[in-house]
Amino acid sequence: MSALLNAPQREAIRYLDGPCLVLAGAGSGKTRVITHKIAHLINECGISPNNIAAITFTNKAAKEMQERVAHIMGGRVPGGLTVCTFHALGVRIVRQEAKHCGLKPQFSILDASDTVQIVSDVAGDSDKGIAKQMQWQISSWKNAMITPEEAAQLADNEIASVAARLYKEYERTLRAYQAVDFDDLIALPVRLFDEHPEVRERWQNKLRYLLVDEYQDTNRAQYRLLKLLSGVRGAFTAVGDDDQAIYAWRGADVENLKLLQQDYPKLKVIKLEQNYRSSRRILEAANTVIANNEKLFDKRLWSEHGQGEQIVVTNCRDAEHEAEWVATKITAHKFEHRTRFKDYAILYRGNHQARLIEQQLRNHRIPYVMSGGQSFFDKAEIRDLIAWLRLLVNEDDDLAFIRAITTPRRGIGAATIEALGAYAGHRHSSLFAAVFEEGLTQHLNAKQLQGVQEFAAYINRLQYRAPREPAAQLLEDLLGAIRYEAWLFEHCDTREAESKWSNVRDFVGWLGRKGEEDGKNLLELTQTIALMSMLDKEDPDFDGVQMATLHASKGLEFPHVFLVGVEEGLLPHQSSIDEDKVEEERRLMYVGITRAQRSLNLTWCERRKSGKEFRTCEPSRFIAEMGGDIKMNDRKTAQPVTKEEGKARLANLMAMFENRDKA
DNA sequence: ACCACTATCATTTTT
DNA sequence: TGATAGTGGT
Repeated sequence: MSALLNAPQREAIRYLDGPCLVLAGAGSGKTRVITHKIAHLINECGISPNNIAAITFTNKAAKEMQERVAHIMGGRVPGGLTVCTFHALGVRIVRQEAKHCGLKPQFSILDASDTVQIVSDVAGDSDKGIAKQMQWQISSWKNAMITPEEAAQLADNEIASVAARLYKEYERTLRAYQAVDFDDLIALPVRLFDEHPEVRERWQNKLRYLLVDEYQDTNRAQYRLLKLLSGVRGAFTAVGDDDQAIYAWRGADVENLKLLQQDYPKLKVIKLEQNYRSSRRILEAANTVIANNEKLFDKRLWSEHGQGEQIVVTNCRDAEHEAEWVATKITAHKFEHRTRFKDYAILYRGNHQARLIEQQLRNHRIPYVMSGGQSFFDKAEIRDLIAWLRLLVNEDDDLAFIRAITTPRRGIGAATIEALGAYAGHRHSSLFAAVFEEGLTQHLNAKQLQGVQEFAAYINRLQYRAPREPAAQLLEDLLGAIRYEAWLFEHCDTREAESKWSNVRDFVGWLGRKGEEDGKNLLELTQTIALMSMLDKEDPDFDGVQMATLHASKGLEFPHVFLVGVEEGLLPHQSSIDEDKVEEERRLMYVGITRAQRSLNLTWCERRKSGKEFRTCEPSRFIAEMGGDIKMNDRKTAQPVTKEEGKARLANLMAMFENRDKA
């Protein structure tokens, strides 16, 4: 085992005398360190798996971690070991300590669209853009652990104080629904541990050693949760790379790295600088680019690999040509090098850039897969069913109630729900509970009343069965009872209905498997679903070029990488330039470069359509920052259309070479 | 006045 | 691709 590890990796694994920060450069084997450290703790130190938790940010990372732990631990994840996301850990804590959080254990977990919906309801404003903005603001407050009261105090303008009032209402609504949002899954445990030392100690005792992946992505609330969980012992290993911090806009705070040093003066910092991924030329370019950033910790990647191919920068006339060039190049390169399509990745700054590339790949008959994509659980038909499950588990969940009672339509419309809602508001009860109140007869007509009561009675019957039957069985019966398939085919055209129904079948199958494999009951399944974004059905056998945004590419690697749209205004994005946020853009560039193992191709466009006009573009400053060992590939076939354009192009080119020489 | 359809235009996204 | 703004028809 130790032969597979280099000296700093071994040191990071064996160091147990206190808090440990592993600065793991791109491709330096950080997952290897975490997984081997888990094995070390269990095998060599006799620590029970029950007392170890490895925390990641994404489900995908958690899954990969589990697989790799299983791999080195003889094929199985040791029983009792926790390997999950921050939020999954949050769910576990809140569920177990529900009463301390003012919730019942069957609380609902709201997704992004639910929360926007609530904000919009609370604001009494149907403008979705406004609601989104407000929700964003509320979420950042919660991530920074700022209460509604504090937000109101801090508000220094009209808009902020309106938002603070909304925030308060929003929180009240969530509690009334017995619901939490994603941010609560971190914030509630933090508050809980702050206010209940005895509960905190219980959890500190349970999770005696913590390992945190992608530490640079933690926000304030997550930092406090870690600190509270690890206590004064500081028994944790945080693994991260400040050079790959690209989520500041979402609340991640690299300051947390500094804070770690402040809060734990005895913090052991270990750097992993040997890269196992890329050729030396690629690493050199990455190092040179990132050296332009103000550094928190100095780090320089090196590799035992060879020089490798030269990095190629190609200028294209416009985005169409760029896409076409990439497609052509991939075809030729694949033919020459007898590679597979899946050895290639095309990376870009913004999603909209993908469109033209997709088109060209199709033209060239190149198969591809796009990362990102819509979430399976976000599809309308799946959300319909989830609403039913949520309502079954938590009858106070009014959002689920409304969605379930209106799908399929059963003659209950806006008017009925409004009347019911008014009455429930008056009685301070949930919609579901209001149905059973005597006084409701005054507010609904006979037909409305009958519909509502029938619905509630059916929910009651299902609730009775829920603890006794598997979730999939329940859902199966439910589908029959509400005649969901028939409803789909009545409301959509056949193609659409078929695809929706097939999704429903997939969902039922998934629920059945999950229920059996993990032995989860309906409550746990429902709460798990809320935290799942994608049903990873990506099959590894498919041979396609990988397309991804730079953000989505973090953590991946490819033999051959094409990075497109490397222009001023796009790769350092214009708004980032305006707001003085170029360093984060540079880290994005760094992430892009370091995805490549063997070859790296950059392209930029001399003009790009913005509106109906073409805008002249300059190559990104990051190209000049990569140093001189780069091949400039002037694309001769790109003929300028006018003299002015020709001149502009030449000037750009010269400026580019000048910049390069300076650097 | 309202609704539906079309044209236009992009930061980055997980839980 | 997907959201939104603007236009045209009822």
